[in-house]
Amino acid sequence: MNLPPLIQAFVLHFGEMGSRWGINRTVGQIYALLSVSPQPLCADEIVDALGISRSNVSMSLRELQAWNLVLLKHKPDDRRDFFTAPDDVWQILRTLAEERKKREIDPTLSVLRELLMQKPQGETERFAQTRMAEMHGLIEQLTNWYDDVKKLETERLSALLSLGAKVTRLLEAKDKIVSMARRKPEREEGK
Amino acid sequence: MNLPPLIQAFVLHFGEMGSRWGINRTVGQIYALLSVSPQPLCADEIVDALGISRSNVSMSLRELQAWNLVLLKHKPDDRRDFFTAPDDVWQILRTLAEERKKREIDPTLSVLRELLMQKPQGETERFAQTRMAEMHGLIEQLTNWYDDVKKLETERLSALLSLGAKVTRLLEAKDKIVSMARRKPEREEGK
DNA sequence: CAGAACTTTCAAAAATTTCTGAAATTAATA
DNA sequence: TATTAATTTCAGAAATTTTTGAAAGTTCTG
Repeated sequence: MNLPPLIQAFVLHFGEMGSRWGINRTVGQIYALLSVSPQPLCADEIVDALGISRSNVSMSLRELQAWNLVLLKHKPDDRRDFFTAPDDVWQILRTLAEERKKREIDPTLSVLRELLMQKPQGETERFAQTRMAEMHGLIEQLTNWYDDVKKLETERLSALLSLGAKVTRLLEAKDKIVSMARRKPEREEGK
Repeated sequence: MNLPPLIQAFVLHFGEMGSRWGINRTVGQIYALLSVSPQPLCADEIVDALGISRSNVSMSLRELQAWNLVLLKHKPDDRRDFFTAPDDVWQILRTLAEERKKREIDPTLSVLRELLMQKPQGETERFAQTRMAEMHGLIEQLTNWYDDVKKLETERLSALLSLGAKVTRLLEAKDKIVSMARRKPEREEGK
């Protein structure tokens, strides 16, 4: 591996973390390298920088593309593929959230739905189904929240995060206003 | 494996998902089994239910304990250990979030901090550091939000989730009120 | 269409992770 | 303290994942 020390440390760390993040070492290293490179890199430059085989680079880039974590670029009069990591960190966060949801949550949500459709045979299964229903409910609430929040523009999303738990103060204020309004209602609302 | 079909399907699914969730198949299966069992189970019952070795069960329970995902129980006049999964799904969510943060985020946050302390050698490192700084900033904003929100009682947290993106309406309303107030301020506030 | 430049595929080697059985350890009981 | 019951450890076996090199594929150029 042939990199400036600071970048090498960064790349090696991403390689080590790779397995915890559900990607492998090489994929982690390549992503790290691309994300701090000012220019797009071609496969052979990655081979040189990381000291790994050409085929490994090819497969790992393929995986990064499946994750939507790298972009393909082309230079005029050069038919090699060049790769970069998108440079908007918020966009990267969105992509990561979307891909991890797809891989780690959606399959379970659909299995749970399926199992909850079945009629339980005996008390053991009946109990199991109630636990599955609780899980399913929680996951659904979380994914609904996520689907909703991901639509926000970055600026609003960031504002929301900065507010943190303080939003509950707003909620309290809202509750107060609503209950004040209720005290002398003009008419009842249905449902 | 010797389980009612519904439970078996659930257990097998958690086993398959295990690797995507950063645990292994056995750990996933044991957790699934415990989470739908009405009574706590002892190690040998798990061996019988899942058809795996006693030592594997022992190690996997150890890992689940490291994740804080199982509880130890005891019966009078029986010195075997019995295990259950906590039954509050919100508590499970909190535990999962905490443990995954510890394993997947914190190490990177601290490496980034370290690398950002160093003086960059040359333009390449200088550029790399700005990208690292962006990453670090985003992760910090997210973890600050998380630290804040995790303190909420479950009821409030749930309410917040249900509100979803609609909180932004509250934010807009707040902005409006604040700007109205600013239009004829009694006095300026510092900072 | 032959050759050059580049990329991908894939079977097998290497590395890593998971799982097991035997032995060691712990702790309660007689 | 010997016996028994339960649990843990750990070296090696088995399974899985990652990496490689060689071959095949693709696409452009002359």
